Amino acid sequence: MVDKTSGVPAFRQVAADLRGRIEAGEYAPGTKLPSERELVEAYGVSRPTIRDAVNVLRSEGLVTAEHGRGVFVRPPAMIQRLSRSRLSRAARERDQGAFLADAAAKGFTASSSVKVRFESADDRVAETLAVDVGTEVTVRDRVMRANGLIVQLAVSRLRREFTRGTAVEEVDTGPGGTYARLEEAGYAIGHFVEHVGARMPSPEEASALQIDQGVPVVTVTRVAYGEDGTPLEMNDMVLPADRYELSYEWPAE
Amino acid sequence: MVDKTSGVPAFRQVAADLRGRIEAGEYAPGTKLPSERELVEAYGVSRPTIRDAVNVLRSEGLVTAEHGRGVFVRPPAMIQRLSRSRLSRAARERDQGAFLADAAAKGFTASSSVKVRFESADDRVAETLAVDVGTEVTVRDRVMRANGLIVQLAVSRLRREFTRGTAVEEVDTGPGGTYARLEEAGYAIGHFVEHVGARMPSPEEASALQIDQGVPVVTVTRVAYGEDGTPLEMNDMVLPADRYELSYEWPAE
DNA sequence: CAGTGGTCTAGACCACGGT
DNA sequence: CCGTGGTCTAGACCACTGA
Repeated sequence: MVDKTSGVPAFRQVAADLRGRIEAGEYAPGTKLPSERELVEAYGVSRPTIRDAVNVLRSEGLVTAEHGRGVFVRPPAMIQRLSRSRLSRAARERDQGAFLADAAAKGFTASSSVKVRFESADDRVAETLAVDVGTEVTVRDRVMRANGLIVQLAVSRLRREFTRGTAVEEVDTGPGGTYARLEEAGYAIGHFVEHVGARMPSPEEASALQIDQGVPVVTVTRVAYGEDGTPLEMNDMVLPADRYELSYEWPAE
Repeated sequence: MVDKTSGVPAFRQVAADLRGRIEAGEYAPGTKLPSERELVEAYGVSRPTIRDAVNVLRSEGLVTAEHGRGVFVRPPAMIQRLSRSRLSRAARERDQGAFLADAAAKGFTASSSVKVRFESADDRVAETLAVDVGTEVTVRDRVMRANGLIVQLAVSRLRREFTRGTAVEEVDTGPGGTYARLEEAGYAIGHFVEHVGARMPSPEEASALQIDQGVPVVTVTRVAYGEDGTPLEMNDMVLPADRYELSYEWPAE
């Protein structure tokens, strides 16, 4: 029952009470909450109010609603750990393997499909690749799947002049991938920089990645620089935040 | 006006239309959307339906509602770039300076307050610090402000046996901070690892960090290891995702 | 004070899932 | 088929903002 004299909105009181019961383990991960009509009885408020309360918990990522079934406490997702600062040449030999081999080891059927296109650099691309706006860039649009489920989106961009006549403009870049082809073309990688942020997904991303309400995406922009400091490639990645954790490591000195 | 025959829910049609106008620049960042009552007229649906539509945009982080004033297109926040892999001894001399000096350079009045307490390690802490569950740990709870606004929460934990009798157990750790005191006590830092993720804030975090609906938090757990690989300190940081970007850099080889 | 968003009700009908 | 969540209405009153 809610306290109408407290000044706290009814739907927040209900949300707080349910949240408390979830955190206390009364509703364990994976279990179903009482139906909305039952909650109407229990708390003595109308259904829209109950729905407001449940929506609070949904946007906090605590529960998910399944049409026709009920509202369930969201179990913690299987987290994929991505170790960075491991893109050494040796590791790169195994190529995209990072993703594919990793998944294979876990018994997943992983796949990845690529579309190649060309476009002209907008402000952001021009700035990161240190070119003029409008410069032609090669774009590799990549969708990664595990068990048929899309788990990661990646868009890689390079100045067209670095890729012309190489397999980087093909769907299959060959052994060693993009970085190996760049190196063959005389552009060896000097260092990497990754910019990491997070935000709520766009509707397109949410449906592509099958993200439900209350789960943000982690955005990673990796820039590969040549040995002379020229930016060679930028890679924009979008990951569902509930399925990934990124790890970075560096020496203290 | 909404199309009731399309099968797409009315509130989603309204949300999509408003989103399109925002992205097209018809409603520029910072400007006010038409009032809910005006939207009721414009789209020919009831107010709760309009509110559902606006709520979609709110949880996407596109707009913010201000009671008594209106709904506004959220302007991009001033982004603070945090460069990692820069915790070298030289840089550490400047101490917490990273945060304080940075803010000062931007004309902020920055401050940071610390509470010290002791607790026993739970599962997660025990695992990261490689100790038994229940081991006594020193906890430094830190709140960082810029212009009076809380911008970052950080909780640092160390095995009590490493800090006993040192200034690490004081509010003011002295010049060079925690790491300098650890080093004096014979525990030099060998390397750092950071684990980065994102999620929606808890209600407490949301109000402390003054985050509004639709903005996730970035979580960073930094672990400092000794030269022999012993974990010395773990630092859990929580940052509003719309105000921070993390950058990591490493050589290709 | 008028205009804004915030909360809430008491219904109604629809779409989906599982029996 | 029944129970579930999903959508929607037509109001009502409150709390906040700014002129």
